[in-house]
Amino acid sequence: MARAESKKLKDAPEKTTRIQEINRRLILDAALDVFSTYGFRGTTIDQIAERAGMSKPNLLYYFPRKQNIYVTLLEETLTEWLAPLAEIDAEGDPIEQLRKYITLKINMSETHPEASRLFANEILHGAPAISDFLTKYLKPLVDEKAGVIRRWVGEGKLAPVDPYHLIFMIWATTQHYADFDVQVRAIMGSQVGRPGFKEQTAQAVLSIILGGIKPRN
Amino acid sequence: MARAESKKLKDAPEKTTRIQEINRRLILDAALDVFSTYGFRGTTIDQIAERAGMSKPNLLYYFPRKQNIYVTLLEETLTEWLAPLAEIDAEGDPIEQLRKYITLKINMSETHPEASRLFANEILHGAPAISDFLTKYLKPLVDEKAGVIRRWVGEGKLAPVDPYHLIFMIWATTQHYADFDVQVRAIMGSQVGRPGFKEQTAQAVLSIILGGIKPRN
DNA sequence: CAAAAACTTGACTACTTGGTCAAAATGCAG
DNA sequence: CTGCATTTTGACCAAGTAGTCAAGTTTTTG
Repeated sequence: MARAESKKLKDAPEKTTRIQEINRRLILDAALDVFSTYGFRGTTIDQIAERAGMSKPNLLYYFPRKQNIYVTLLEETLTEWLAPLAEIDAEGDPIEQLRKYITLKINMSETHPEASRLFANEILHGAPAISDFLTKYLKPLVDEKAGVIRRWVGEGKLAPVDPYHLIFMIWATTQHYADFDVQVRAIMGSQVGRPGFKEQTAQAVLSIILGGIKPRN
Repeated sequence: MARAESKKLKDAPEKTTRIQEINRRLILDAALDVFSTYGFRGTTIDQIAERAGMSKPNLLYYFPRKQNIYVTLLEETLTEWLAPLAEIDAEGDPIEQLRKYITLKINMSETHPEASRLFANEILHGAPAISDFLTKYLKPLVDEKAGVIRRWVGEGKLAPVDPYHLIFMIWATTQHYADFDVQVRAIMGSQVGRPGFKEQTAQAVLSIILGGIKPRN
């Protein structure tokens, strides 16, 4: 019976071999690069295959459809991308919690700009592949954190501000540096690469947003 | 010789007929819709032709290449899109000037979301068609206005803030509502369509940003 | 109104690209 | 080492799409 397990069992965890693990990873990594640069339609399977260092039919052996790669990629990174939001602690100090959140987001924009661009592109085109995710997973999470922020405002710990718009503003500003990178570079030139640029950015974003929501007495 | 003018003269203003004017407009309007939704690669000439109500060869009679439509469209809207920035008046009241600018941008995001998405998509994919524009036209303009803001800060009329990051933040937040519309809708639901939503948005954005840059005494 | 110019289109071509397939190569358990 | 399962790939196909073209239709002009 031990052998039978290696055959497909209805709900079995689909045993994955060593080679499968390696190649799926290679493909997904390559696909992230390419999809985030050219979008879904703008990307060809050949491009991904070449970057992953394998033939197209080989790639299709692991992901039978182009869509599969794309969706797997989105799912894989979405939760991770949202993790910082989930970490906002209702019991913590409001300004401190938001400072932490914004800082984390700026770091992510800097370290994983491809992930940011992948989402941005997907949303920009109407989120055909993840609209379910948006309503079933993202919305409840945002609703919850909006509730937390609203409570903080009610307790006078923050200036009166619409929590949803505050969250959108944080997303917009932090992801801007990843999504609109070429524009930022075109305008700020060589500064962008320089060490300390990220810190300077974080400083500017934090001072404006936090300054804008600190309670006035 | 009067007739000779109708023939192509090197630098002549390329006489355009009534029909040309109408059809070019039809094509560009249709193309804006389609390109802003599906991106350059995701758009087919047939789609544009159908939406413009003409045959594909007919469309190609006016714009011999798909690229031509796209580039014309970008150029046509880019300057218009930037106009509000140019209007910032160094002699005016800083807070008032920025309030006006932000309000104009939010209005544009609401009235021309397709234009916003067209640019967003182009920038997201590395701005292959307009990188020249960015450095030759956008950068100087931003540099100038950044200078104005820096002066205001120096005069103590604004809290110390990096002018470039402030401008990016305004762009990011205002355009977010056009570019990430589906996400905003997924989260805020029916509120988005409601009358007054735009005003509420403007109010939230203005209060945070302006609150964040008002001078502290 | 007649000829010229401008406009329109059905049919077609060349090329790209997602996906198939059968056969070969490789890995692995006994 | 042997035989079975997994992995790999060259060759191929069908669909989709940018762009052409020659032949027609409409508009403009003298």
